[in-house]
Amino acid sequence: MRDGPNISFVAALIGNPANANMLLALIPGPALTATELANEVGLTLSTVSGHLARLGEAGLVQVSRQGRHRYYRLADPDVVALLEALLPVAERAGHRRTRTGPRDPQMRKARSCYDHMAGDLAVRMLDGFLATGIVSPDGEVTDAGRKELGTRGIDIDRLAQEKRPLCRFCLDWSERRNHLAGSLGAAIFGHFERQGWASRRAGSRIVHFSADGEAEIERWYSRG
Amino acid sequence: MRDGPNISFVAALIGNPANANMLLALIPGPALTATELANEVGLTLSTVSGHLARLGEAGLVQVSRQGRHRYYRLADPDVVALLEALLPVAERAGHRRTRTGPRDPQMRKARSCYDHMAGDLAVRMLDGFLATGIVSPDGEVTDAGRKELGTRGIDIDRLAQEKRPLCRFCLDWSERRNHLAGSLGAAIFGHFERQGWASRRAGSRIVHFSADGEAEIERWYSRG
DNA sequence: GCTATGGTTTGGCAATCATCGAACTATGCG
DNA sequence: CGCATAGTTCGATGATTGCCAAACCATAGC
Repeated sequence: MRDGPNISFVAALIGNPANANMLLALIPGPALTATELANEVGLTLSTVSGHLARLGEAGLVQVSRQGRHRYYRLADPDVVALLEALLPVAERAGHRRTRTGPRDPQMRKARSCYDHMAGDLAVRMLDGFLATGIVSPDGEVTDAGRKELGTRGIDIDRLAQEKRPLCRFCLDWSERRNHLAGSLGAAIFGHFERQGWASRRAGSRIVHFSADGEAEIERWYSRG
Repeated sequence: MRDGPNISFVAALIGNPANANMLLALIPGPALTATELANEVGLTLSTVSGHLARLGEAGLVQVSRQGRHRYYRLADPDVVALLEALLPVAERAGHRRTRTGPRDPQMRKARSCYDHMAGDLAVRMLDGFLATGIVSPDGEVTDAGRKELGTRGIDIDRLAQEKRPLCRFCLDWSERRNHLAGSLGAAIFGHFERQGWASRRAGSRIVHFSADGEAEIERWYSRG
């Protein structure tokens, strides 16, 4: 008995694999309907409906009604931060969700991973960031990196305001090495898409790069 | 079905109230024995022993054997960060663990809250930090604050290296207003204790201040 | 109005799991 | 060696809860 918020209540909700998968599916940002989430986790609509009601009551997701649809999204940045804090701990716990690496060469090269990029290209980018000192090995953005990324249109100071961690490493499924996650990873991916360098089709995690887009990106991390 | 670590496995462990309380009890740092933890959560030794085994297997806690005792501690800073990320979300979820505010005036004035300080004095300190711009309302340490705290022996750059959040707000049990948590909150509390300004007796959460200690602390946040 | 679709609620079954006491192992002390 | 303390393992039990199907409510389109 002691004071403080009841963290086990929240943790128990995420402890249900169905809930965990739904929450992870919501990290990228776009709100999803109950049926979409049911498909995502492979359960009946009635089951996920009950779960979503409890997640809403607990303040983990928010609902917005539009016609006969109900769109669910993560309630706020604290929830994103919580989910991202779970990842590295779960990573070390071992128990990965079963699945071997992707065979599709396009998937191996570049794909989305929640709201950031994964695959060979993403791993190379983090390598480059580490080599040029934009990011330090312990996961901090250096002053030089702050300046360098600023000239490219990534405002680190603004990103650091967000409550979720700025810079996180995320073990790459196919490469078995780290790529960049956190709000910085998300911002870079978003920037690439807005510039038209990267694009993805609905329903697929494959990320396509335009020819000059790929060349442009390489400049981000290939110079001293 | 998607790749990524199995977060629900870890979350389910914390979802057990007994486990959650044990983990929270370990945040302050000192390792505890299985019997101490059993007393903390009010369960039999056999029950917590089973739980601790699973927490250990999942990499949430570490054990060190010394004679016939087994000392349990949190495995690494990622776990601390995870627990601290849970707090604000659980806070908003409402469901607080039952207990009304403390009546003891000494408890209301200053007490420990995990590894940082709570109570009237702690709330006033955060108010002061916000008023003098040492900390911004959205939970960032300002450049001025970095310098100011540096002159007082708190190395923000070093603290920022830690994986757990530097600066977090934590709702005060008795005051119903925020006080300072995160690695900064912990560092400041540790500093006060090392300077001999604050002290606490074993088994009690009350924090005693020496007369000149209290005066000294006030200087931390009462000037422009 | 009728019908199709999206979503919630209810009832019940099955499986899980937290808990305990009791038996057991290991360490320390004399 | 004998005894006490710290901790683990095991089996049984009771409660929780995840899940589904079926019935029900709500919206959209005709």
